[in-house]
Amino acid sequence: MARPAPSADTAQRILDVAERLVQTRGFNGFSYADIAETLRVTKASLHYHFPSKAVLGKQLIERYETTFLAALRAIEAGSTEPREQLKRYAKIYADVLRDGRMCLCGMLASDYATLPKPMKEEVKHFFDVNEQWLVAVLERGRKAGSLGFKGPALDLARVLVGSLEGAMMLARSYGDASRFDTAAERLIASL
Amino acid sequence: MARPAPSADTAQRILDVAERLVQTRGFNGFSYADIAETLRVTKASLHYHFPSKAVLGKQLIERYETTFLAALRAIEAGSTEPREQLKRYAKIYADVLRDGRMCLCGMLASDYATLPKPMKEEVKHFFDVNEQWLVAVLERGRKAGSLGFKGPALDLARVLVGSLEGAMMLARSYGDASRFDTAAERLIASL
DNA sequence: GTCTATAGGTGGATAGAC
DNA sequence: GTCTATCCACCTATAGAC
Repeated sequence: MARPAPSADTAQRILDVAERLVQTRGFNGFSYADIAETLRVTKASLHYHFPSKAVLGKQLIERYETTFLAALRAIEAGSTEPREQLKRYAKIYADVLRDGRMCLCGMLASDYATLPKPMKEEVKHFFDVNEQWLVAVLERGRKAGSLGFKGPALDLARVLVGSLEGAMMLARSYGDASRFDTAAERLIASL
Repeated sequence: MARPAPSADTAQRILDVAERLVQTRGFNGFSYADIAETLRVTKASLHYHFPSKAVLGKQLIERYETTFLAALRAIEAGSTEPREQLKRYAKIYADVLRDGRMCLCGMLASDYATLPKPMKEEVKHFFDVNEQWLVAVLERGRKAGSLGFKGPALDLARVLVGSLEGAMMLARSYGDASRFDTAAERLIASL
């Protein structure tokens, strides 16, 4: 007790570095050696904390989803207006992109065919949670009359998630984050 | 002349196999060994036709873009109605997805950070061409009054490309191509 | 144009000392 | 919990015979 704030524990720092690597290079585009070099430890040390890359990857998604859910709760706390909530949802993506990253699960969706099965399940769960959150926001907006759209909210939620992920991917290729903003604004303005 | 149809020449068959591998596993998710095994030749033989993976990758995109452009011309020949042309544009993606693949350049956009520079330029060019084609269709539809949208057609074209790519990515993760169809229909119906 | 053989490097992962 | 040392599989790529 009353100790100076401990530096983040090693496992967390490993996850931090691995997360950024997956978000920029994909799951097949980085190695334990990359993490080891950044943290200046040996590969063997990493295997102590995460016995296999599959385990590391799974924990990466679990932590990412937890953080993401916290951001969604923060949105709910910050505004109750559905359209504003959608804008803030899109801003999560925009902030990640401006930090030079892609959505972790967007990257993993691209790598999907090569992922260990446990990671596949976690990736889908992440998107399921996103869809569910968006459905709730969309339904509230429709009932309140502040959002206008036809058909199942779930279909629209899926369009939104896919469109934001895709817009992010293209914006990065062009090195132009404003491409994402323009796309996100259009998508939300159409509701 | 009058010979039996020759089997596709070796370079083309290599490109065929490599194309499918990139479309399913990504550029970092396959190796010369994978191609060699499928075609039952040696890796050394592949290097005779494509000295490096970077060269193979670049030619892959060039051929893909050529094929894609031919499909766009076929759309123009098949219908002059802008909304119908958009539906057929989306159907190109849907057909690729039902063949168990992703868009080649969608996959490469995910791998973007790890690509050799020549491949990066080709990927962007592919998307540029897609945007330009869509802009022309959208502008015609707007002038004819059959499509309704506000703002620059280029912005909308970019939304469409990104959204279709993203929808494709998610649909594959869930192993459900109909997710793509639903998204594409919504996107086009909103115009 | 395809082969065998191999170079030279990196991948994930483990054993065992400290 | 981190290290050294190592394993073995795989990677891209090349030399040179056929």
